[in-house]
Amino acid sequence: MPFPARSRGVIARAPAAWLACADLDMSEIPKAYEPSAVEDKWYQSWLEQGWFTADPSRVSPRRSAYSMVIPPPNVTGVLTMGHVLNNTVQDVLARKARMDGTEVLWLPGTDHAGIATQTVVEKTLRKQGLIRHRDDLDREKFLEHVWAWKDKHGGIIIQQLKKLGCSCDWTRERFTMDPEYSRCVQKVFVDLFRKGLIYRGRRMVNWCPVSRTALSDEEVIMKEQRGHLYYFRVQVVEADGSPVRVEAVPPTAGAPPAPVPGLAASAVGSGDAAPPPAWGPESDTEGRTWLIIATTRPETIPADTAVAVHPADPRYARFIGKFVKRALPLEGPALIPVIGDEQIDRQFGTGVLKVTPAHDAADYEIGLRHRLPVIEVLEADGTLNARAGRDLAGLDRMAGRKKAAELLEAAGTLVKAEPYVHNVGFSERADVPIEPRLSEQWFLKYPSVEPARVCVAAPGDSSPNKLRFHPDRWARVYDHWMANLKDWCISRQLWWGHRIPVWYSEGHTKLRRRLVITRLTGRELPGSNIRELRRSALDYAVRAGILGQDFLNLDTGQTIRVPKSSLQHAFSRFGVAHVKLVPALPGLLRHAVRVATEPHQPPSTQVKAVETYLAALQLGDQMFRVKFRVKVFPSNIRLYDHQAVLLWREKAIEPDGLKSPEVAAPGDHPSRPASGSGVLLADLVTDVNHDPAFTRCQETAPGPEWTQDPDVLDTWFSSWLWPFATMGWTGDPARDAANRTLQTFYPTTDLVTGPDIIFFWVARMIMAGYEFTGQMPFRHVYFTGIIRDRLGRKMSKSLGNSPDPLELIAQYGADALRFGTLRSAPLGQDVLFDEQNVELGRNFCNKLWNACRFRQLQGGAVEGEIVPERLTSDDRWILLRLDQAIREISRAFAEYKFNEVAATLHRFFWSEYCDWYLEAAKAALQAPDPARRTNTLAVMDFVLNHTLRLFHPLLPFITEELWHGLGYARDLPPDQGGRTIQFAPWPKPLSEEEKAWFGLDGAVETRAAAKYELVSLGRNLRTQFNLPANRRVTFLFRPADPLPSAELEVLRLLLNAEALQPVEPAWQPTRPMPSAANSLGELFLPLEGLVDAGAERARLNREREKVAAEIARVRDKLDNPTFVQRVPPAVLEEHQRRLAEWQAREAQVLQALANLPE
RNA sequence: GCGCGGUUAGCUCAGUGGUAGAGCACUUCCUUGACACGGAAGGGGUCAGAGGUUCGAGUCCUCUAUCGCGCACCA
Repeated sequence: MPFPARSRGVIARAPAAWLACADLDMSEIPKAYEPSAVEDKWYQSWLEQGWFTADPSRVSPRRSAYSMVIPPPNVTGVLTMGHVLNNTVQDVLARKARMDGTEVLWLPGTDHAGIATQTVVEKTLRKQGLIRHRDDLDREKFLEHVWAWKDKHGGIIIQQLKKLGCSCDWTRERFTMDPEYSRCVQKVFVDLFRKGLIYRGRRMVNWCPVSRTALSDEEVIMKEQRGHLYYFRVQVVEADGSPVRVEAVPPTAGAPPAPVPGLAASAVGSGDAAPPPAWGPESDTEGRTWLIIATTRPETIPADTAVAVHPADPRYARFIGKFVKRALPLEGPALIPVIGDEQIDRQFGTGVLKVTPAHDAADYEIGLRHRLPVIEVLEADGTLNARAGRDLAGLDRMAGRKKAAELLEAAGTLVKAEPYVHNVGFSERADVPIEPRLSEQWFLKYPSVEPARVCVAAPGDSSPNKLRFHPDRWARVYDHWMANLKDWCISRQLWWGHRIPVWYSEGHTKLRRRLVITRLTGRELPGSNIRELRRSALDYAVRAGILGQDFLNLDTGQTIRVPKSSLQHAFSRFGVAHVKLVPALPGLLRHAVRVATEPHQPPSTQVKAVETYLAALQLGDQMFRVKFRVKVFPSNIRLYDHQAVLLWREKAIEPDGLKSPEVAAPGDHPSRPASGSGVLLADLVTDVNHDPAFTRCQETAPGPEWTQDPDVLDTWFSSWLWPFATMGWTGDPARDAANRTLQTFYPTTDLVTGPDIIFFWVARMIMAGYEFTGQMPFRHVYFTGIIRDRLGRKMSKSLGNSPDPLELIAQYGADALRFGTLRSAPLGQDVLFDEQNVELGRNFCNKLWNACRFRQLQGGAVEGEIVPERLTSDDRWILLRLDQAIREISRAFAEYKFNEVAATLHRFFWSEYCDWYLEAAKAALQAPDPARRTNTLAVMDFVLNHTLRLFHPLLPFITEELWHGLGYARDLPPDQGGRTIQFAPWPKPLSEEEKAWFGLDGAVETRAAAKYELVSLGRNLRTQFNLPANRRVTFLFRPADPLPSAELEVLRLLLNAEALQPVEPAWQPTRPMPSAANSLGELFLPLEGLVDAGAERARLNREREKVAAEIARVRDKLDNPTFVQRVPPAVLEEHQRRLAEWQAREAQVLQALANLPE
């Protein structure tokens, strides 16, 4: 009967080539595995053979594609334990996929990491004394240094990944600043700009004073900081500066009597356990009134432009409309208003808030609501400027804070300073507090939000076509973030990165003058309907001297006339709301800057030229650029013409705080003819950033007179394209359709990354995937844990708690590091790294090495086929355990539970194969019968062959070495493991047919288990009676059923017994003799000399108690009628079986007790 | 404040309603022909607490305590 053919080249016989290997001099095989030479040798060989290189042409309906893109490490970074975990998982997936017979692309590369890299290079240059700040060099010079740095340090991490064994397709390695990649980034920017999703605006952003750049919200991490809460007082005054008298402050019900400042202790740092005072307005002996304000940032007092209280706060409401004397700067006391705002928390501090619109996001919004001026006292580098006053100017903000408190104390206005713990936003990279700062930045409204939001399977949702997170609970985090998206600040004030592909014409930079308009009131524009209002507006224009008047433009010295027809058009269709620009017109005409002079389109003899002007205009709370044109006639008369392009909807003009403007649809950009109908003056309000006459967003420079935006893009703005940009995506449908890599391997199968970049990277990649390729970029996202040290701290260079993975590899081997890391990294839990895990990995590799070495040492003439008739019970048992291990490991792989894979392999190989099978097999190997020996070696080869394959994804190096060393490669087809274990098919569980062929059934398992249990019991007897392990002993064995001699020999060997002497079933010990029994039979340990019968009785009684307790437990359940009725039959049977077993054991123990003499 | 995760052996952690597990550490014995990076035996548990569902709960539900993380934040 032939051995059933196993699909895909699983061998069941020892390779014929075995003999060739057996020629090896045994002494040459080292006792301990020495990884370093093995690892380098094989990695080099793998690279030379090109086995990591993906070939789209090998993909077919029968051979599917598997792909991953590496999370690109910082190009100048070095390998951390986080990388080790992350890339080991990916390599395991890639190698498993190769063994599964798929065409694998694992696409590697590096990230330019804007801020991180630039900071490092700056620091280095400073250390070398070449610069003090990057501005000491010009952009090009600085970038030369960065590229030099990149060439020197870039790629180190790639070499390190190779050390780890990563099977990336290095022929496809990418860098985010590669020319092709940069083109993708530019193209995407231009595309989003044209879609109206990218805009520029002056907003409150997170500013890093060290890196001197804006950051996105995601790059700010809140940290608890110990600081002080400073209480200081300000005097309440009328608008003319006269004090608000004490009489104006009646005692408030419920409030304690206001402390008199002269008596109040001014105690800096007094944070004792005194109960918090109930705060309220104070009055002093001279009848003046004071408010007390609590702040953590006294250095920003000079930037305060109001003091705010809750309008319904009985303590303070009466002061709304009054003023206070700002405490700082000392030399320039100013009056700032007391305002009422519902957002004030009456409970917090004193209930009085200082409002600093320039340096606090919340205050900025209050400032918008109350139209407060903005005073900036902090510079980009975090130092205080002249507006902070002479005492603070030039100080760093932290020093300024201390100084400001001292100034207040010296002035007698500091009430107290108490220790205070609060959350402060820190720059992730520079690890310094960020500064909220108003600045002009580029923002992106996220694209394809909806498809990206719904494509991710919610926890528990198993719909087949969705993108799945592992573990799925991260979907909730993702969903929450996606539902609360805020526009992404994508510009960085750096040099290292993708420069923003926007160019400005000269006019853009010329624009400096600012106009402030006043609004017309109903008195000036009376009217009860549009028609009346329009007439009033025209009348107003006449009265105000706008119509028909000449205005001198200060920029050109030319006069510009406003013809009546122009304004008539303006008022022809629209309501009064738009007339508000009318009074600004004279100013516009005077202060506008001419930015272009062009011929009239279409060419006209009547118009010599058309001049384009720009002016800055503050309207309400926002700054706009106003563009208008002036026609120059042959007579050199210049006539105002109000043609403009409408870009923003009306509501965009409303001060909307930090919300991004609604962008007009393309259809709303009418190219209206000059002097055409339907143009209104408000249309003139435009943003030059979106006017193609002055701003061009395109991939290449429009011309020499254009200057490019100096900023670069956030690094993540390139990373979010990684899955397809690395595959050569161009955005050109025809070219992309011809791109075989892209068509074959995109979307990718798995993404492996840490949950800490779920917002930075994963979410954005999903949106970019949908926006630019129309599909999700990956099917599965596996989130690793975060590696922490033994104390649970995140690993970091500054803490010095991050071991160097390369040192670990040198010391223990790459396989050991991989195994140890995986074994301690359960799905979705953080990993507390402990070097002992790596040691465990090394020990394990050594065990594997030696188990194979043992097989090698047996050598000799080996006949390949397993003969089922000759299989021992141990052989059958280990085949069943192997089958079980294959099932468990395959399932764990499918569930991304790599720690279970490692644990199962560990258990199977160490506890089952080595501890039991291998020891038992020694009996057969020492047997005189060569056929028995041969068959056992065939089983060992079968199991080892499968085992090495199961281990390969985790331990690539040692398995390849052993695969060849044991000769398993020789007999196989080249692409099925013949040249490398990498392509050996992944083991399949045994089929029913195969199990029948080998004679494997449940009885085999229970019988073997009983045998090993009896051995344990026997060994236990040895120990109990203090027989040293090297003492040769003889056991007597009374089998329950007769055992073949081969089995007895196995038992003897496992018991480490000199002899195992069978006795008749009726035999009884004639003297006290320790014994142990189970279903297989009873072991007796005949000791020379007397055994203490009392001691043996005591031992047996302990055993009996234990057994009795077990019996009671099971019986309790079985005696419960509802249990018997309701429990599933299988469980009931299990309990009954268990009861029978324990009862049998009890009987044996009782018998043994009875055999003891009194 | 909201959300998520954790709490199981001395430590680090698995655990899928049905006999509480692993590695390390610990105790004792052993260098026996693969391995001392090893082998054998052993000790060690109120599964954070309370309540509930169930024949049965470490596992499911509710609450509490506690630790960690994320989001949002008050000056």
